[in-house]
Amino acid sequence: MPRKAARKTAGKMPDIRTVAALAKVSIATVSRTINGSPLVSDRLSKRVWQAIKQLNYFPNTHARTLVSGRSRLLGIIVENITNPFFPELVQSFEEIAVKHGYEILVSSSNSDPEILTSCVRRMLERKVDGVAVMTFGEEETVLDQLVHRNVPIVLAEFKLDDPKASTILLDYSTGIRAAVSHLAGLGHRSIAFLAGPHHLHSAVTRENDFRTAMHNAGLPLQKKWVIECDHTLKGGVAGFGQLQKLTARPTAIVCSNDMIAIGVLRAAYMDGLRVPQDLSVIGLDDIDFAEFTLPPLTSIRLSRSDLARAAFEALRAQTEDPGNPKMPREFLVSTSLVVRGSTGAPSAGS
Amino acid sequence: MPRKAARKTAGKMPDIRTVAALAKVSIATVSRTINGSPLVSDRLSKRVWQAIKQLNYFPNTHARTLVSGRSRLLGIIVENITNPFFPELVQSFEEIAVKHGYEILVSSSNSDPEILTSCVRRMLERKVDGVAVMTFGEEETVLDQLVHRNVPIVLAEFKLDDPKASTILLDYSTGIRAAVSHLAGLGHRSIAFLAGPHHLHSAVTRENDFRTAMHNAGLPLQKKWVIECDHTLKGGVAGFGQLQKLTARPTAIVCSNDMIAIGVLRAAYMDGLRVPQDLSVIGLDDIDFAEFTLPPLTSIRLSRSDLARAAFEALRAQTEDPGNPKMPREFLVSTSLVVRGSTGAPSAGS
DNA sequence: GTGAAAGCGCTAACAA
DNA sequence: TTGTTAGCGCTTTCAC
Repeated sequence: MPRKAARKTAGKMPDIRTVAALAKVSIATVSRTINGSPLVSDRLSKRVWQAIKQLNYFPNTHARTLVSGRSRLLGIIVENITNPFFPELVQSFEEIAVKHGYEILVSSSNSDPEILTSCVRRMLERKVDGVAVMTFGEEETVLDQLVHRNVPIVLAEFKLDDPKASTILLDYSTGIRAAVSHLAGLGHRSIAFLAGPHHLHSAVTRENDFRTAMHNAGLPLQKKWVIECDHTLKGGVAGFGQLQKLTARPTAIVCSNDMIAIGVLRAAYMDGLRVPQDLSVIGLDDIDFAEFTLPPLTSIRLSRSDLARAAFEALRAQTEDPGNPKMPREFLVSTSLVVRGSTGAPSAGS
Repeated sequence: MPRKAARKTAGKMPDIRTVAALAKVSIATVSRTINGSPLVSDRLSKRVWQAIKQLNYFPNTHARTLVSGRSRLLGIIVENITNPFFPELVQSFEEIAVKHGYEILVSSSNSDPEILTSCVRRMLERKVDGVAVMTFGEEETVLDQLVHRNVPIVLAEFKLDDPKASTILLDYSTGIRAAVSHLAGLGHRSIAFLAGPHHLHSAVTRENDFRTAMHNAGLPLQKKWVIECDHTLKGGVAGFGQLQKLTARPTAIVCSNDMIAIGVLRAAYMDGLRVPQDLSVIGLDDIDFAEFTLPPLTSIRLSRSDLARAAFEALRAQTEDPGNPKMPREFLVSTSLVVRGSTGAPSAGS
């Protein structure tokens, strides 16, 4: 009996039967007590809790999941964990989830559809109760698997035509409009935009919102001043490099995210440009780091906690009240401008 | 029959029986096939795999865990996910784990023993096969729970007297010694140290290693030049502030981690000090960001992937070959200096 | 080689 | 109110 022996040496691991025996009740009563069923008398409930304490017992979640069909596990898939935006988002999401008795499974897709597929599959294997796909609009086709398996899902900026899927809409335009008028008010007329990769839905939206904002502000926008780059520090360095090759250069740059903006700050410094005197820079996300760049970065804030909360609520709505057709299927998260030191009036020479 | 009905509407979710039926074999054969048992004939194996593909079936991990006692889940507890060092570590750990068929559960303790306790408990509930405690030497008492439950555990810089526990030793001294001689070579004699909080074992070790390095280099160390601060950007700002209040100021600062160093960079800039002309700064960790600070940060590199790999191997050794007394119980991860732009010769006036 | 059957620890009918 | 019992989906003896 190798198994028995192993368990014997392991010693503890009390199970529901151990508790029942100690409390002198049936295992059903133990189960009811733990799950807060109102049908248990105070007398027995007390005995059970005491036994639980005494044994330092806790239920086996796998057994629970197996019989109840619910794992109290939530998946969250982010694009790239090395962008500080995402850890911050994950942390918020975890906090909320744990507070509600859920555990989370985190994966990053690294913008690779194959990795995304494997993440989804692994989450399905673990029987997650729902998945938040925070990849901001890339390769959502893989998600068919989730939808087919009837798992609640919430996407950032991407609509899936399925009753189990909800969407978080990001209102970038408010923040971007504020950024453009902030710059315009400072006297800038030549503003460039370092866009994110076009395969990202969010990057395209941000770019379009920028174009609209410029248009509405009556500001001309040169074709060459909109450059596609990666949402990374290196992307920012590269994008800035391209801008510098131009003969007509902008006096301000709005970036599709903070990482690009920080890359620009770095590259501008290397080129001997002073920010904000020679060049104003605005990021988007307002990651914690933005406050500590040199100079502190003016940024369009996208609240991680708002986003995390929306994602959790969306999932919970689908999970805990499934089939309710009046469940909200769309959530909105807004943006706003945070002005710091990286923006200022353009110098006379510009 | 509410449950039946629910399953009916859910539609799919083929189980091992479905596969067995389609392949016209017993469920035992399906199980064997999936688990790569050599006792299955090619003929049947082929039939089974085909049925699996056709149904897009995959096993229920909870059922597997319940019967086998192994969850293929690994926990990792970090101190603070907003320090970029940790996401980078987690990512490495996840990569390795997933490659070996494990999933990971992440939690941050935020240096709060209560949170740590709840993390440990939740991980125990999920029946993790092992836990990597990457909090670098704080409040390890809570971990008794893990040890008592006989769960393999690996700690950074903390030894637990238990056969299930292993330790990763960090060799800071190599890197710190290199940092000090780098500065000495540049002509610095007045070097300060912004230490981490003393409740962290790692912070104390780093500080001691610094003292030793200074001593060995024949450099005097003023009492007031060693200041305890948080391992955060704000901590760095505050620590620098204290240093500035002194009449005798150092020409170089070595910091207990990169976050402190980046805070110093920021505060120095605000005070009008130029780095490295007026002040040299060295960090520790070498987070990805270090390359992109202004100026780029000279830092003592602590490889996340080395650390992650050591942690995984330690856990795996305990998990997959338990009871083997010759299993290595200690792992060593080293550090090295990466020189960038934040260090230079002190200016004449200093 | 293959299959039948006994649980893993728990929840939820159903009985009492 | 409480207890008894039938599984949840799988692995793993044990027979064949």
